[in-house]
Amino acid sequence: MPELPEVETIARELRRSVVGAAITHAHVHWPRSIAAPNPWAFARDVSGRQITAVSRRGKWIVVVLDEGKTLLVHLRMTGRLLVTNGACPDAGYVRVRFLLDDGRSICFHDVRKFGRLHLVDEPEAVLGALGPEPLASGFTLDEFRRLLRGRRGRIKPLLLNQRFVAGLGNIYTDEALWRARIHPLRKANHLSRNEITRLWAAIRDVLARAIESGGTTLDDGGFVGAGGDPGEFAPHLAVYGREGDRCPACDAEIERMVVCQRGTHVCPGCQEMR
DNA sequence: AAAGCACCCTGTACGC
DNA sequence: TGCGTACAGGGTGCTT
Repeated sequence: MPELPEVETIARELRRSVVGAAITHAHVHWPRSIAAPNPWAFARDVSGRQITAVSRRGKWIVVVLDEGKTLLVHLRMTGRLLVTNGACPDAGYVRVRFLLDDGRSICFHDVRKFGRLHLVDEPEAVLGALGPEPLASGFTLDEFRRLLRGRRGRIKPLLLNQRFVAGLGNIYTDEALWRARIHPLRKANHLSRNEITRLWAAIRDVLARAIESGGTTLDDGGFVGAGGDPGEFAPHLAVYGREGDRCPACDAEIERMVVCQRGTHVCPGCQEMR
């Protein structure tokens, strides 16, 4: 489940290792992984393009190519982008493979086939609907307060909404709410000024620290970076996947509930519903 | 505006 | 051992 920190980790690794290389060929092994244009045109149009930059927007990896083309990759649940020299590991799960002019490959590896690749001229057509980047300097406390105003829904689904804020997924939403001591079912517009301040700081802090740790790799081994290495943030998770464990802050037993069809982890001691 | 659900997928965990 | 079933989850699209 790559979220903002995992996608950022991959983008940084790609930036360091493949900017300047050219894509000589693309093999599409699972056509439905290609969202646009059609798989045949995708393979044709991406071939011969040089990689000029790699960045991230929300959970999207943005690969800027020459001649005005941009490759957008969303990893969804199980997607990986692996830079390899020679054969791709677990080749049976490689849905798209890009051959580079230096002999290496970028393998799009995706067990559950939910990930999608777009080759576009106008990335904003895809990325434009995303909410603000939570780590950008423009995402101030005032801005967060303004965004919450008038939102009458519950806070967890709102944080998961990519149009509200870009990049939060199930793991970091649960962690941020725990750090801010806010129950996931609280109404967004009923949060106090102090709670909003805590939540804003918690979101930015947990994301920044997870990036420093190279992301979260759970016991299932889902996430790995472009070099195949797992992230180191899992030991720092306080509630996510820790049902039955003790809260690091108050020693209460972590509970699991379901909110908007998502497994949700809360400390009953720290996160009261009120 | 918000909430609920089906869908897309497959590995894993479970009950029998 | 082996089968069937439930479950996990990000995002989209539809309905209520």
